[in-house]
Amino acid sequence: MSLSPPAPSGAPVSGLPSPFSAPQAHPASRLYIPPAPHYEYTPLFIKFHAVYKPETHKQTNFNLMQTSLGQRVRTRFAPSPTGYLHVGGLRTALYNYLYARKAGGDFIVRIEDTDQARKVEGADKDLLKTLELSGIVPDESIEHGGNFGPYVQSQRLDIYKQYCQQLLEQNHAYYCFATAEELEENRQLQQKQGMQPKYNRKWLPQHMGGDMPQGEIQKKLDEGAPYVIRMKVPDYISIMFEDIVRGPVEFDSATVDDQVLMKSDGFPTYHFASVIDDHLMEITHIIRGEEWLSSMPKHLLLYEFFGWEPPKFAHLPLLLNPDRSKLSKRQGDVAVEDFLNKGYSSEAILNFVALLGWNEGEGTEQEIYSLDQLIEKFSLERVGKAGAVFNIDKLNWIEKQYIKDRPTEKIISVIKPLLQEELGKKETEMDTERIQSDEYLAQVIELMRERVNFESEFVTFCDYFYFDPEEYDPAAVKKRWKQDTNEVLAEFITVLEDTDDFSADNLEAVLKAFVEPREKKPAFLIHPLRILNSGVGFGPSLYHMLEVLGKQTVIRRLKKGLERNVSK
RNA sequence: GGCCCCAUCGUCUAGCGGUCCAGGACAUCGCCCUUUCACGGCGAAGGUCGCGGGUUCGAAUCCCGCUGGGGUCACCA
Repeated sequence: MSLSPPAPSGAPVSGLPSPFSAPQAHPASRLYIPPAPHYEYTPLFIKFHAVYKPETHKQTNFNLMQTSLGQRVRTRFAPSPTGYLHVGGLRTALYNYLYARKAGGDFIVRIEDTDQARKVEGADKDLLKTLELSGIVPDESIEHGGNFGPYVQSQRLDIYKQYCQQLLEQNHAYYCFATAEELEENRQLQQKQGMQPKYNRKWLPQHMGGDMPQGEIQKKLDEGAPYVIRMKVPDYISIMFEDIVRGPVEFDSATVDDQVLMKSDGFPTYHFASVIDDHLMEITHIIRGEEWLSSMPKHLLLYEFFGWEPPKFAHLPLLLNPDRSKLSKRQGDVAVEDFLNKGYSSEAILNFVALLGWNEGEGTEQEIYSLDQLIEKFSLERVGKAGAVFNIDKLNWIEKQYIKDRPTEKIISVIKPLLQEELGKKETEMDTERIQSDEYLAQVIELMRERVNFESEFVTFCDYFYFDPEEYDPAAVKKRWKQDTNEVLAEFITVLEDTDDFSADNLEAVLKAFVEPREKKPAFLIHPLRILNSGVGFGPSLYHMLEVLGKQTVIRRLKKGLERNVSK
């Protein structure tokens, strides 16, 4: 199988030193021949713009937030409707949102549905819904309207066609009739040779420096053969730009493939559509994941072709799995919906995700931020460069912090429906009206606030406030039951029956007064009382728990427990 | 493999040439509070600042190289 090395290249066909037009040594395929060592390298050909100079970097945010035209700041989140909202996507959306809000600008959500095959019906609306549930509300979107619509790319096809035509006319783009098989074959051949897979420019027309005669192209066009349109990436120029989080980044155009702009189904590719839309929608700052960094040269080139001023770019570090690979579904939940369904609150999720890659810096010890505080304090210069592992423990802790401070009424409104659902599942011997009252729930909440991980646990984890226990934790029973426990307990029940004041203070006094002459410690009764009333060996202050449950319930549960003879 | 990005306790991070033999948070462990659990308080353990060279009177901080990790190389986004 050997492919001869490239023949010593003769003089360039045209004035352009294009290696692509070098004579081919082997007929098997028209491979991309690596450039001769003496190619002409033109650094800084593209005049891209330094957004800020190192000196101004340290200055106020305000400078950074001004675009060079002093326009209104507009950011965008551009998901493709292929499924759920990813936590990484949520963070990207959040940073865009925070940045726009802080600058008093607009935050736009645009649906990038140029891949008809991967499109999932309804995913666009779901994405938006989850975003809003998380607390991020766009100013413009398919649902919110705006003056820059439509906000779905599939409804902007005419626009892309028009701009593509322009590129064709300006010789920045060309038709390509290569088949998928052909491309694949070429790719594999190149890979086998250890080369970067790249389109071989077979269909690059002669007048653009290639060697396909215009007649051939016209013939195919007349036949109605399927085609794509590719951009012609200039040879050997240096493309550089200043990334807000990463600083200067430079690419050599020789490593950039002739990107497909329009697919054979008439849809644009992401690269083409997003550049046009970002420009038309007057997006001033593109804040997106680092996975887009390597397509910067393509995008920048397009701005250059059109003569548009590019927006500022900020490429965010990736969110990582515990093994430090890009956060993926395989290693746990990644859908925002899943977290919401598990009971995490939107505030906690947002708070957590905001801190993954951003911090206020310099001596701050704050970990809990409201959305408003984030808006006030956020800045892109304080976004880190390194990827961050998604650490669920920290999220759990943040969630708890929020539960501690959440107003009782707010919690009640959430748990009431949950409670009703539980009550529908099984019978309770308690007064259903009472246990559903706000007053009762408020008491439960105060007792359990610091012991619960999620709001939903005010019902599930605290079920003994609504149902008599059916089982008693054997380990707890074993630990707390002594020889004469049942006996003493039986006696104490009769005391309780004569007690009308079931306030925590009084119960404590009663129990102490009962226990003292019998030469027992309070704990002798406290633990069994807890177990018979809750089924478990842990929980809130016993006296307060009994107070909330009420005399009737407590006595019923104690008698039941004695009958069941739990220690046996 | 080519190109690009990144690199401070297990994890998230502070640190932008001296005040750092590196500070905080989560997780872990211990003590205190306490009838239990949780909360809270106090404390411990945990980093040769990936490695090697420079620059400098002085480097986690600047430069170069290496190593490691990640991303990307589609008519997917």
